[in-house]
Amino acid sequence: MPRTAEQFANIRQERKEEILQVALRLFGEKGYEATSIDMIAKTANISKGLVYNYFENKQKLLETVLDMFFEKLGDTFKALYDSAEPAEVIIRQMLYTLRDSMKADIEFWQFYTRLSFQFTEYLKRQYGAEMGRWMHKVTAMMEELRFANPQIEAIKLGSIIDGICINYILAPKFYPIDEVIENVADGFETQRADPR
Amino acid sequence: MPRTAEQFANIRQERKEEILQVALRLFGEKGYEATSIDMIAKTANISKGLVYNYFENKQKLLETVLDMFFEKLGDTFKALYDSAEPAEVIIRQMLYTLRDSMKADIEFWQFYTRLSFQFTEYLKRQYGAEMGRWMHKVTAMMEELRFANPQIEAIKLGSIIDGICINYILAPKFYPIDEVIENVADGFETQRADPR
Amino acid sequence: MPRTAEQFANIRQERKEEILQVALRLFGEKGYEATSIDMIAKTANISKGLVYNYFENKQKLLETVLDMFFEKLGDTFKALYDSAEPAEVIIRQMLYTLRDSMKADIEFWQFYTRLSFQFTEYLKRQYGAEMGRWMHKVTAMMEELRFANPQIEAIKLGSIIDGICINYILAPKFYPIDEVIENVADGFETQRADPR
Amino acid sequence: MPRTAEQFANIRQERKEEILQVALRLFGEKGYEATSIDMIAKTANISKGLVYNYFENKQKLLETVLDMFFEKLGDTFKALYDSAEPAEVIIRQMLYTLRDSMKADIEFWQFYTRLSFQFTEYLKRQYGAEMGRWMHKVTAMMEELRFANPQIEAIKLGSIIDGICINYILAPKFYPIDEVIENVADGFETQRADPR
DNA sequence: TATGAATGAGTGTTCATTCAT
DNA sequence: TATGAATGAACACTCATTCAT
Repeated sequence: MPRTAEQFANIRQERKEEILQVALRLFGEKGYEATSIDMIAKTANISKGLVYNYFENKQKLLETVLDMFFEKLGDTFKALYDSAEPAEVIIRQMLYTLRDSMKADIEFWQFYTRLSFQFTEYLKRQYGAEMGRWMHKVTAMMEELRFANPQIEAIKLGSIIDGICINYILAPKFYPIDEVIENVADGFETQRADPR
Repeated sequence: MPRTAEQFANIRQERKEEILQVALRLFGEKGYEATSIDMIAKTANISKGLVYNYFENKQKLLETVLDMFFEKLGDTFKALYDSAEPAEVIIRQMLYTLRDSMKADIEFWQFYTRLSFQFTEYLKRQYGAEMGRWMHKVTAMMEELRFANPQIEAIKLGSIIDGICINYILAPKFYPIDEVIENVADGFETQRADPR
Repeated sequence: MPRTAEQFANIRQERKEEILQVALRLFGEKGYEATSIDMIAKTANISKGLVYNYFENKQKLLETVLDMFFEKLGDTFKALYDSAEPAEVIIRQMLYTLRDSMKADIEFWQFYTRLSFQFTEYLKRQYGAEMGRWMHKVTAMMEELRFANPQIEAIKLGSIIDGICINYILAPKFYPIDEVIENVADGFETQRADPR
Repeated sequence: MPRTAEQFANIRQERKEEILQVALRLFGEKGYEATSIDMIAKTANISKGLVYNYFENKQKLLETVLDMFFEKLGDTFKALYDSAEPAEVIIRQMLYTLRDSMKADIEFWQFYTRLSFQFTEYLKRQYGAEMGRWMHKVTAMMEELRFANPQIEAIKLGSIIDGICINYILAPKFYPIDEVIENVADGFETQRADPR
């Protein structure tokens, strides 16, 4: 008697996640081209061929990991979008959430930081809209904070976040992420307290 | 009439620089593994074998390009190190110099931004000291500006710069680098004018 | 209520024939190596594993399809072997039968024409005798028609038939099979009417 | 000092021909997909990689062999095109030339007969015009011989030739090619001597 | 100094076949 | 009887590197 459809689905689900985990880590550590399918398979203790039972090809595997990242990211930040709090509070929460996410899922962020550079096209196509929404939201908050040039301010915040990401990812043990995040967040409190 | 030893040395030097130029561009455009030695050779109008006459192997060639980058970077910033100007002026000059360098040598920066992730080890080993000196200088300036936590402030500035770099490199036509740089520089003027 | 042994046997037989049908078509369309077992299984709406329940391996499956072809071919031509008609009539009937078979079962013939080259060894071993019998019968008819060299004449007829087959299979819509067959058959009438 | 351009060209020419010879034989013996590049390389006593120094990919290698075949074929039959002899003489010469070519270059013909089936598209695209010219010429000759239906007669001759090819290629030692060719050629003499 | 033919290990990918269920 | 997850050997193809000239 063969396994039931459900049993098969479970096996598929588990194996798929195992492979994705390994791929996430190796892509993040070594980069896309320097990570071979064989390496992924060996690390996951399965045969090279099996990877292709679950993923069409290497690129699709990469994209699936990227999707996984963005889904997780979306979940993490979702609450902030509808928040009724004042801008400086939301920004602070945003920064804290980011920091916590980076601390908890450093592999995820290492993967993203390394790979986002190389797969700009896919990301723009797939998540450009989402990124646009984020930028829009932040710009609105900068307006609320009465910055002279809210859009530039939003872009600057985005750049700071990227910079922090990179540096934290490169040396998580040495980068004083808590203090830096606190410092950045404080900057916006000041802004509200003492607007120019 | 045989060439003199000096002539030979000149030829060597020129050839070497040609190869380095081409390698810089291709590594920056396509990444390290996607750039083949043959591609570099063909673009430089020389034979594959000759590349190995000048560089031990592909990795060494890459490292030499990295060295070239850092040497140029060092030259660019050297004057600022001995400047007697007040901190906020030096910082502004630093940011302007960086911006001008990025605009003028976008290939250089694209190369560095793409590759720095992959060759962290080499960079730390080779240029860790120099980066440390930079950080030290910036921290001193932050002290001069009476920031409560000058070191964190220095680290934050470094992160902002990295973030701006990445984003500018990714979309040089769309990133408002002038405004962002100006905005960042202005932040330090304010600090001096209105210390807390 | 468990099925009876007979019911099982029926199921087996039906499944087997389904697989053979699909294999015939796909082998004929794409060739032997370009047709995967998985493809056959999917087209037959069964699992990959089940194919191996019915056929030892891919090669054996192919051979079984070849057997199917020759069995059908034998059935088609059987009547002609015992015919009491004059040679030119039998030859004409033979050619018509062939033409009708090709028109009706073009898949069969496409399969055979594509694959016969690759499995010459099996065919010689398995059906060499039968082919010999056919050649013997045709030679006898050529004798009856008083050809100077009946054996050569038989071989020539065989070659013509093969050539017609190939060309018809390659472009069934464009090859004027009716006229060519008629023309070939007429040749033997002439022979009888006007012997040299 | 490197080799001169001429020396390099010679090496390339020789190696290329060696590879083509081996490919011709193996493709003819085993078919296209059943012949691996590694097999070709090993048989030619070179490395797998070198094959790709000379041929873009497997398909291009195959096409080059096909081109080689048609070039040779064209050369062989060229003289017949402008012949002023009567049709039956030209047909006889054509058949003799074909027979001699098959005897002399059996590997070539084995290759062509096996592969022409699989690469119809390329052949039609590349040599369709040439084949059209041949058919046109033969039809004209059949007209000269006052056949009732010259076109059908031309198609029939083409089919006979194909059939002879196949059968000779399958068993060159046993197929009485001389007698069959003679017999076919004689058919057209009769036609002229005793037109209906 | 300079060339490019040559190698061989490695890459992504496919697929016949096995086997636990 | 029936399933499809799993394997492993093969495949086409690439490329850093070597080396005779």
